[in-house]
Amino acid sequence: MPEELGVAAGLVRLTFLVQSVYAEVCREHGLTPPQAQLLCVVTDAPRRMSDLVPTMRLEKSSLTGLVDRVERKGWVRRVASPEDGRAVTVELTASGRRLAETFRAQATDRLNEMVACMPPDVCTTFASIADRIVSEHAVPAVFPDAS
Amino acid sequence: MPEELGVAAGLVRLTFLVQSVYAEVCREHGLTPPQAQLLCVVTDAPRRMSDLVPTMRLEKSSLTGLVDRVERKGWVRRVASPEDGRAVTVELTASGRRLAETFRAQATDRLNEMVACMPPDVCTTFASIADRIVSEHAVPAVFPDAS
DNA sequence: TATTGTTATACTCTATAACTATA
DNA sequence: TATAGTTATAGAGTATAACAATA
Repeated sequence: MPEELGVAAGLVRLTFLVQSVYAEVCREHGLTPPQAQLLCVVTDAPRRMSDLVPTMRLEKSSLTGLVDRVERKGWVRRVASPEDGRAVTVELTASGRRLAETFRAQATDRLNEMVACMPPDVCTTFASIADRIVSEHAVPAVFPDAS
Repeated sequence: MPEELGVAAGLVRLTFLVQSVYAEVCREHGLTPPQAQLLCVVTDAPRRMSDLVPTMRLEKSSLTGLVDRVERKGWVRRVASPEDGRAVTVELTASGRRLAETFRAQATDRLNEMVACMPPDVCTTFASIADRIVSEHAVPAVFPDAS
């Protein structure tokens, strides 16, 4: 009988909470979570489909559909690779970049509010441990830092 | 230029990692994440549909479909409430209980391994902070502790 | 009338398998 | 042959709106 949640239960519940906040911000911007993630991943630089597959951990056909829907919304565009005739690169459009930026800013605000119930030093400790876990497991940059 | 991830980015990436591990364990048991969550929520006691709606943060029609699929697999059963002729209670079957227990145990192991790269005292600190955030936000028990 | 739950419908997300085009 | 990407198909998950039954 744990006086306090174990690590596993704490992680699952924390994940549930973060997902809820993330999904809510997505909805406010007319995005679904996978769509938002795609925009975030492509924010820094255009990426090949074959590169996005391992990053987003999707099958290539799933990615095709996701990019289709996001492209139809006008937020990304497919560009043929000049080096490899088979390859396709996905890049943000201007409106996609604006959306990605406001989404990122608002999601960051909400998540910061979420942990604001704790003193700043506890937040810092928490962030550094989370960072350590993430680094240890080569988690892709599915959410960009403010630049 | 952050020397280290901000809290928000760390949380999103940590969530991505936990989801990956959780989803993988689900697959190994023939479950989807929402199905596993339903089993976990119903583990402690039978629950009404109307009670599961806020707990799982789904619309009632979404819950109807989820319970349909899990019931078809033979893991839960619907029971009419004796007190209220409109109400339906969802409870685990025997095989559902076995599945929920092995799922919970394995997911716990995997998540513990995930953080085992850190010294035990750091894990403990991390767990207690996660617990604090979760408590502050009334996150439902979507994952049970070992009993 | 209000609440509980289901049905109808539409769309997103995902995977597997088969296919096309290029390397 | 191998790789990059799409298409076809099927099923899960979700929401909105309309509905039936009970309170």
